[in-house]
Amino acid sequence: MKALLASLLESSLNSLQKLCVTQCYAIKCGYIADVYVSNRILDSYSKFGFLSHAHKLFDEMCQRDSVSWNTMISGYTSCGKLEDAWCFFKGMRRSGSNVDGYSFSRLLKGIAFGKMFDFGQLVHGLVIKGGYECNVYVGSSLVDMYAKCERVEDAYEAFQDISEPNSVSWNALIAGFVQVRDIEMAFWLLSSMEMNDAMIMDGGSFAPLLTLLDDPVLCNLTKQVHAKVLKLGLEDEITICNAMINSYADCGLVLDAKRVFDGLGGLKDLITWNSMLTAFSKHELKESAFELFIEMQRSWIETDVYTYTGILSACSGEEYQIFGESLHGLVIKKGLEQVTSVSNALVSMYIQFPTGAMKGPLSLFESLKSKDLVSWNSILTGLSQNSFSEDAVKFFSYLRSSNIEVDDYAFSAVLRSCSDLATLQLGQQIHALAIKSSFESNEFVTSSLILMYSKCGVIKNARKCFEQISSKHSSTIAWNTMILGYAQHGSGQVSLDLFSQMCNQNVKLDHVTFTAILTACSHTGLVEEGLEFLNSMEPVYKIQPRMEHYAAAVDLLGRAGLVMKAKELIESMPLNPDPMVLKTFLGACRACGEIEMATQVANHLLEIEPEDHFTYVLLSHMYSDLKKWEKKARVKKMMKERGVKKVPGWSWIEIKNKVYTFNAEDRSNPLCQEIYLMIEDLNQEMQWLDSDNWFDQASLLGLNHF
DNA sequence: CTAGGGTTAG
Repeated sequence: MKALLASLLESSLNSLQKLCVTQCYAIKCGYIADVYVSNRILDSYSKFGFLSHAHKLFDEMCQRDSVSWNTMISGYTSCGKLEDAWCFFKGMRRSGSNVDGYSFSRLLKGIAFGKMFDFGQLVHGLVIKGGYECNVYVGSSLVDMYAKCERVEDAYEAFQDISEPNSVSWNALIAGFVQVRDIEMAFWLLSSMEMNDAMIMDGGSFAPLLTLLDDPVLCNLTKQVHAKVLKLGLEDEITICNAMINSYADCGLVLDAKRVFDGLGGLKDLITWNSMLTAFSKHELKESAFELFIEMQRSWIETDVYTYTGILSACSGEEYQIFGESLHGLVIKKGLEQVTSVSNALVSMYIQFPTGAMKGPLSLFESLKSKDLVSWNSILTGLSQNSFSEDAVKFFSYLRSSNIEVDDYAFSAVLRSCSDLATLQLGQQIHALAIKSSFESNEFVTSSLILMYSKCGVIKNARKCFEQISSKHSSTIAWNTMILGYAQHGSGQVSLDLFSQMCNQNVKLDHVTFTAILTACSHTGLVEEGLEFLNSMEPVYKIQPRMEHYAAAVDLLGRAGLVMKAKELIESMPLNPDPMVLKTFLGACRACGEIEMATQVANHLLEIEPEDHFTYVLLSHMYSDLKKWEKKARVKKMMKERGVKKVPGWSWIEIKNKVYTFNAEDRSNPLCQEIYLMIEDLNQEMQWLDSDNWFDQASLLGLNHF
């Protein structure tokens, strides 16, 4: 009989047909009355998710034992239908079949998956009533359930109730503390487990723990765990290796990640490949990511949604646009375009291409049937990043009016648009909303708030937001934004003070910190200090200077009139100066009246960036200053021939919910006479200030640090 | 027929 069933189950028919045939055969031969036979068919139905068939068979069975009931409970919990599972659980008790350890562990697994803490407590009560709390299977399920609900104390109590906990119980408990990011407790449990000779440690003990080691400051810990893993001979445990690849990558040690990857040889599974792929993508090692992706194709490694989200996130920047588009084709071919995560990855890829229009991303987004929070936020971020600021604000209010969840990402993005719009009232309204939704202390939201208030000229409020951050030692971006805010307000000394506080409090510095601090020096004329910062970046702070740092330093020297020093700096740069550096230098040449050098640099710039209006406009102004009208006319003509247009600068001010825009010499406003009179008054006042010495100026402006 | 563990997009 067993042989018959086995051969039927192995037939070449697809599984549902196979099971139906098996069932018919069993009925025909009268085997169906055998509980063992029925249970086996029942189990197959529920394993493949054919629950209506299972249910029907269950109803038709003339005899049911606890295995039959438990099978039904498993079937329903494993597809998330907890209510149905619960009905069977209750039915089981009513029918006189005793619920047992199997029933509880299955039910609890479903509860853990759904993180239904209250339900879990109720079942825990029943477990105690039935006397199962010391059963290692039930107990471990309880630990897991509380762990998944992030109730680690309850998990710990449940763990202590188990009479003889095994490694699964330990692992479930460790995973619980990992889930709430309690590194210390997780490590303490791991070492307690290690001291317990009866416990065999495996992937389940180490892999979850490694997911916590995701920051460069923890890289030594990662290495130590790696050493321990080798010592225990667990280097072939695939889950550990996969987690290790991710840890090393998140700690910034991609090469170590690659070493683990290579060390696996033929033991690699799909998660291994995906993890390595994502590691390369995260570190902008696009070529390596593509090589790996192609190797996967060549070696006939199956690909899945993770593979595509991984490789799609490697496609940033102009030169990868063509690859990104090809991958989009592949995604369509594989039928993955409607998978939310893949579509989200496509959207975020498209929004950062230099041709950054929102048309493509928006149509992708609109055709996506199941949108999640990331989908909405990606579009919002896209609008914000591509300077569609008004649309970003509109989109944000649409989200709110449609009752779509608005989270910290959304707040951060829309506040950035408020900064770009420099509309204080709107920014304040959104600030109020952020407070109401308790996102105001989030690092990213706070930074956007600081930026918004700085841009709107209310540096005091920016400072207030900054002061309210709970864990200042870990929020580099908030410090950077605050330093930059003061720098742009001309309070360079405050920026420098913040910088030393940052160092004293061991806040992590990054390349943006130095851009901010160099800007501060340049806006305050602190030449020596600025150069000192630039020169110490690499040797002292271990941060490689980037193009923007050199640009800032050139600006610093240019503003101080040290154009030759700026030239020397550019010549000594280890990188080839990019257009930004050259444009800054050009500005410095003009300001210092270095016509020859300006002309040279300008000619070079006109060659490499003929479409940018900056160089033409600057040359034109310079020739005006020098009254060289012919040369000015030549520049204007060149612009016209090449179709380059000057982008006029606009200013705007928000008064009582209305935004007034104007540009230079604008007389279109009906109140323009009054406005110009006021400007004259202000000018006079400024001249009066100018006649005093600068100490008095500083004190009038409230800059007491001078 | 029971329990734990590794990869994704903003």
